[in-house]
Amino acid sequence: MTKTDPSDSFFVRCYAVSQRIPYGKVTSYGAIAKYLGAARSARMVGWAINKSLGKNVPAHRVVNKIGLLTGKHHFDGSNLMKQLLENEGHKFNGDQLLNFNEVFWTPTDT
DNA sequence: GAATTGACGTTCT
DNA sequence: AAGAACGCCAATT
Repeated sequence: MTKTDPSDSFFVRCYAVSQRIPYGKVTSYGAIAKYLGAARSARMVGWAINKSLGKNVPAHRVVNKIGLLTGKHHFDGSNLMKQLLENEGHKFNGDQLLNFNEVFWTPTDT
């Protein structure tokens, strides 16, 4: 640590929200950011979740507002993120998540 | 220590 | 309606 312990930072809450995403559901960076109080910047959400990689956070359930797997290349290999989501019953068109509106979930939903 | 980048989204032009 | 610029906080170089 020695530098800005995330134990009280903004992106720690992103972990919590990501872990709250139910199976077969996905959420957007903006939704999380907005849930935190004021859309501080969806960029930070992605950044925080990026740190969540390697933790117990299902980062593959977090996509951009259009359901596009913009962060798939952050995962190991390349299609890992898509594979994980497909494993949950999601459909894809390349990197575009289909039925996005149906599987969309917000922190306030539960 | 300062400048740049980063898994986006909103707003202005 | 489409495109460009801005904003936000933290981390990396």
